[in-house]
Amino acid sequence: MTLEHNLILKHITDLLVASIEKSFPEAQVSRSDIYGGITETPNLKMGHFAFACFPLAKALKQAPVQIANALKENMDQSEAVTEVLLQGPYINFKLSAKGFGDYLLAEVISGQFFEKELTQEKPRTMIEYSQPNTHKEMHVGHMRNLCLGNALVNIKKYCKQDVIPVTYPGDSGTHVAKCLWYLKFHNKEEIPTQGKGEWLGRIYSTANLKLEDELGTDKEDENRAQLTEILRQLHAEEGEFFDLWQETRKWSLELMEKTYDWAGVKFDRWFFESEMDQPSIDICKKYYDDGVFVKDDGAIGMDLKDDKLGFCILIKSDGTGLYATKDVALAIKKFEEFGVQNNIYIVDSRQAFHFKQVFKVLEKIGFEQAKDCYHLPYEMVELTSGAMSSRKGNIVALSELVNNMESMIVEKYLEKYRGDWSDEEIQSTAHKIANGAIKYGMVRMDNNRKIVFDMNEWLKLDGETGPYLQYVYARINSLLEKQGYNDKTAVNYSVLDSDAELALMLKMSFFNDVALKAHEQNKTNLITTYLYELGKQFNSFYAECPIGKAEEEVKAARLALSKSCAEIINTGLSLLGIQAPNRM
RNA sequence: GCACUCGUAGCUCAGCUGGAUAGAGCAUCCGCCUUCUAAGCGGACGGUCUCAGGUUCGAAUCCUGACGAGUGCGCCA
Repeated sequence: MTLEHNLILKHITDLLVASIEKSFPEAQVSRSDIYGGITETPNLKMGHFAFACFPLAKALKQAPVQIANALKENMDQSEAVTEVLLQGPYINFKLSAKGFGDYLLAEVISGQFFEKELTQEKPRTMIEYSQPNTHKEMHVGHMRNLCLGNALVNIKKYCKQDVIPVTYPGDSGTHVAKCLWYLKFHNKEEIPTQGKGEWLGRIYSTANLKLEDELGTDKEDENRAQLTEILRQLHAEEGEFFDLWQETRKWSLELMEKTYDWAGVKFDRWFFESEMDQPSIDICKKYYDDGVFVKDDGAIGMDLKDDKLGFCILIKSDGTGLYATKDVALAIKKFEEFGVQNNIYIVDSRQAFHFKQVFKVLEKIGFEQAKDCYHLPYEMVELTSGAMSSRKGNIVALSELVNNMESMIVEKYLEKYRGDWSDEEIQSTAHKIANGAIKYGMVRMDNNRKIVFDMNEWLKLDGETGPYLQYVYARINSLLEKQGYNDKTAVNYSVLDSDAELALMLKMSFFNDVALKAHEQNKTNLITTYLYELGKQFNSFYAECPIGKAEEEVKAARLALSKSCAEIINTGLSLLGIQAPNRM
């Protein structure tokens, strides 16, 4: 059942329902349809909130326009509603400033607005995101996954969902072997004391290029033999390469920790590919012995051709497992270890087929929760020159983007505060702004739209960006301070009745509805679009409505309105994992 | 070949569980700092929503087909 958390919509629903009961006593109309049917009008001149009568036409057996007329006719008076306007089949409500004040601003100021129960459903949900490989360098492509996952976790938690964020680093496999191979047999560089993870990532790239270069030469056989031996040792968990793996793996994990720190991301559990290797093979062997899996062309797997998913190989001819093998085992482990009811994977859209296979295999082996596994796909980040590949080395490292952006921000915007602000504040502010620009940029687009990364474009910080919103927040802070905002001052909200003020409150009133929708649809861009519109609305208000010069009563109300707006922007940005600096 | 995704203004994108005149940003042009941060505000310019059918009182939105772009389809992860 829909929870009527929005007091304004609830009030309008009350009015509509009462009128329906009066106008059509015999009608059966569900209250939640009314509540859910109230929207923003396309244009302020038409009113603030709109209710379209089309859906009622069938139940009431009348034309929408007639229904609208009848409902308006029998509508009760309300202090919160100044006007009920008819526009054909639409009933539009104009809210009074007092209505907005009582039903919205009071709650925002008290903080209650952000503590609401938005939905009844609260399944324990595991969200797996960020599956970086060790021994490779993280690049801007990984940031989309990280920002998207983090934002969705925050949004769901805001909606009071029981979320368990987990990461699944790839710390085993051939890419590791290649890296160790180069390190042992060909590396001439000294291992740095700082930035070992980054350095290792570059070694991996070099290794790959060398191996590819030597394909078809007399070195090929020797290389392959060496790689096989490395993989054997890693599998057997013994020998010098196993030791080298343990040491180098740490370097990469330290880098990951650093990256997650930078992003402000925390995971409740780190699942490692290496911990799934052997158990996953054991599980699959058991299903083979039981006759559930079959052997085909030397490999063991499951025939999914009836489901148009081909044949899913789970144990290779050489007895080792694959990506799918580990994912089958990991899915079971997730439900067992955490008792989750939902299992979401945030992985790029190229893996869609893989997950269809894995979920189908789980279903066919009788794992009931297979139906609760869900792959959330997103499109890749590419460079203007094409797809990024750490294998080929054509990447934009995260550190490169961050450094460029932070120094640009200091140079262009913050240098003027040097001396006035501490160096630490300048640095931390630059960090927050760069962080905000990157995160906002990564989550503002629809998940299945490709992002083409262009450094110059990302360094422009105007228009619809994170910093635009951070700026709004900083400006409000400065305003509140200079004009002496005090949350204990009694406020008469009814003076906030100019178009700019009403429009701003109207926009603000939808925050929780947008957050809930973003959670239900897993769409972070609903939040960015909303916040940007809110920010613009505030800037219009800021330009049109003077505060310092206004008379006391108006000033107090406008300050309260500004404060409320800042709270919503700050909370909204926090859902995206973005911190708003107090000044900038 | 089959499957999935995308195709909206010069460029980058919202809008897509059908509904009120298709919205932003960037770029271009014109205004606004002796008044609360100009990373800002206001305005102008700019669109046969790829095309063709269909469903409907009503389609950018749903269905079918075509065209164009991307991705994936048994021993990589």
